[in-house]
Amino acid sequence: MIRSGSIGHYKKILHFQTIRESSTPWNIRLRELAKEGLFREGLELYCQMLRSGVFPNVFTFPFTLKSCAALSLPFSGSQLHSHVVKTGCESDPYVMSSLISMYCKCSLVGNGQKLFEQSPQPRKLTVCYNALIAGYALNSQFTNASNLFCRMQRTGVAFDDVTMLGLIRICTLPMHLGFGMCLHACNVKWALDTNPSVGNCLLTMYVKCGSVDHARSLFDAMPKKDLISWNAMINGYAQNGLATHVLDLYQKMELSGVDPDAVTFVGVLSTCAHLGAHSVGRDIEQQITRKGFGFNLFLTNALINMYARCGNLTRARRIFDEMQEKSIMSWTALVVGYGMHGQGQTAVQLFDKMLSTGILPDGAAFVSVLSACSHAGLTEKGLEYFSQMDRYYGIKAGPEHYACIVDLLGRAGRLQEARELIASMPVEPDGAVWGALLSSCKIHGNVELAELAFEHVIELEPTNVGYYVLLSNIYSEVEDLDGVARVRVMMRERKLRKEPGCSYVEHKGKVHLFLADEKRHPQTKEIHRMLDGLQDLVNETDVWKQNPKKKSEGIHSEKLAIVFGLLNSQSGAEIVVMKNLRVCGDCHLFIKVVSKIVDRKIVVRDASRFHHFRDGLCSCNDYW
DNA sequence: ATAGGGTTAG
Repeated sequence: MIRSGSIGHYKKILHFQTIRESSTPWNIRLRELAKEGLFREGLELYCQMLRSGVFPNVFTFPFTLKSCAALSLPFSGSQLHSHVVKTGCESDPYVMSSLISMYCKCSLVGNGQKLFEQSPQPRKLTVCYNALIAGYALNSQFTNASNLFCRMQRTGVAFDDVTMLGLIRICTLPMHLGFGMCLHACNVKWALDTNPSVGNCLLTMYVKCGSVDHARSLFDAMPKKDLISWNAMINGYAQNGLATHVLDLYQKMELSGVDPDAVTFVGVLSTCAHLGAHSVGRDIEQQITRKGFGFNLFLTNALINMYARCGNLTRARRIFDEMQEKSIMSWTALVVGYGMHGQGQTAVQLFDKMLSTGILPDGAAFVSVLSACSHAGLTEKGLEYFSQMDRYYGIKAGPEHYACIVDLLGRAGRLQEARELIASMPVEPDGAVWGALLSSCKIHGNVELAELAFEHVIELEPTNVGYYVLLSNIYSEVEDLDGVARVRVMMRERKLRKEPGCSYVEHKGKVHLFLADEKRHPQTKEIHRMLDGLQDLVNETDVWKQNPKKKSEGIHSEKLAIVFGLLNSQSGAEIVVMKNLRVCGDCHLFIKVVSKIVDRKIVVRDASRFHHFRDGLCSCNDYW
C-alpha cells in the first residue's frame, strides 16, 4: 500500500542523466490501471518505475495525478508536482490541467488557482479553464466558477461541453437553478445529440434542486440515454423519495436492455429499504452476487441498510461482520436497524463499539443512536449522548437531534422538559421538533400542550395533513367533539383534504398497496368476503363487546392489507403491514382480536417517517 | 500513448 510521502524518496533519482529505458510500456500499464480504478497499484507502479531508473514524461503524470486525486492524497500529489517541475513537464498544458484538477479534488483549490494564475496566458488552454471551473464547482464556489467562465470568454478561449459540465454542476442549489436552466436552454443540442454527459449533468442538477419533473422530461427527451442517464434518474427518484417511480423505472431499464451496474443497485436498494420491500431487496442481492459486485463499499452499505430497515438484522449483521473495510455508513445503517426494531440496547452497544474502533461519529450517526434510545426508552443514555455531542465531538446539534430528544423526553412523559428544551434551542425548531412534541402529547393525552405544539407546527408546515389528523385524534380521545370539529373547519378553510391513509404488504417480490375502501385490487372480492367474516367473529368476542374505546370504523387500509396477507402468506407466518401511522386512523383493538382469532402474529410498522407516501398514494394501482 | 467532465450509501 502506498503511504503519502513515500514518493518523495525517489526525487534524487530524477537528477541522474543516464541513458534510460523507454517509459512507454510503463505509461501504457499506468493507463490500464487508472482505467480499472486501481489507483494504489498505479502509484506503486510509478514508484517501481522510478526505482528502475525510468524517466517519467508528460504521458506519465496525468495518470499518477489522477490516482492521487482519486485517493485524495494531496501530499503525494504535491510531491508529484515537484517531479513535474524537475522533469520540465510543467510547461505542458495537459499536465498542468491534471495538476489543477488534483489539487481541487484534494480540496486545495487555492493551490490549483495559484498554479493557473502563474502559468502564462498562451499556455492556458480550454482544458486548464475546464479543470479549474470544475474544481470550483466541486468545492461549491459558484461565483468563482461563473467569473472564470466570463473571463474565459473575454480572453477568447473557446469553451466546450466539458466547460458546460463544470458550470452545470455548480447549479445544485435551488437559488442557482435559474442560471442552470439558462445553460440548459443554451445546450439543448449538446444535451440531446452529442454528448449524453451534458444531459446527465443537467438531469442531476434538476434532481438536486428537487425538480424531479424537469429531470424526467429531460430524461424522456434524451435520444441517447446511457447507463449513467438511467442511474441518474433512478437515483434522483430515490433521493426524492419517489419509491414507486424508482421500481417502475428500474423495470423499464431492464426491459430496454440496459445492464444495471453497482450504482443502479444502490438506488434501488435504498428504495427497498424505505419501503420495507424485503424480498425485492433480496432479489437484488442475488443479482449483485451473480454480477460479482460484492466488494463495492457503497453497495455493501446499501445492502446493510436495506436488510436492517426491513428487519432482517441477522443478515445485515452478517454482511457487516464480513466486511473487511467498514465506513461510518456501515455502522450507522446497522444502528438505525437495531433502533427501528426495538433493540435499543444492541444499537447503543454497537454505537459504543464504533467509537472504540476510533471512528469519529458525525451528525447522522448521533441521530441514529438518539432515535434508538428514544424508541427503546433509554432516556438517560440518550440524554448522555446528546450532551457529549458538542462537548467531546464538536458536533453542534441541529433540529434533527433536538427532534430526537424531544421525542425521547416526550415518550418518557417528561413533556415540560421537552417544551423547555425547545425554548432553549440555539437553532430554530423545525416541523419535526414540534411534531415530536405533538406526538408525545397524544401518547400522554396532554391537550393543552398539544394545542401549543400544533400552533407552531402548523406555522412551519401548514399543508402537512398528518398534524391535523394527530390533533383531531387527540381531541377525539378525550371526546372533545368541538375540538374535532374545529380541526375539520380549519382543514376545510385551508382547502386541505386528509390524504387517504394507505397500508401495504409485500408478497412475492411485489408490494401490494391499499387505500381505505380500495376496490381496485384483483383480489378485492375475496378480501372483502374474508373481512366481513372476520368482523362478524370479532363482534362476537367479549373483548370487543366490553371495550368502551371500540369504534365502528370503516374499512381501514390496514384491515385490507392484513386480510390480503392472511389470504396469501403461508400459514403461521407473521403478517407484516406497513402503514403511515400519522395519517391513518387506528384499529388496534381489531388487530388484537383478529390476531387471536386466526392465531397469527400481526405486526404493523410505521412507514410514515418515510416521506414516500405521496408517491405511493398517487399510483395505488401499481403492483409490482 | 497524455487533459478537463456526467451517476452511488447512513
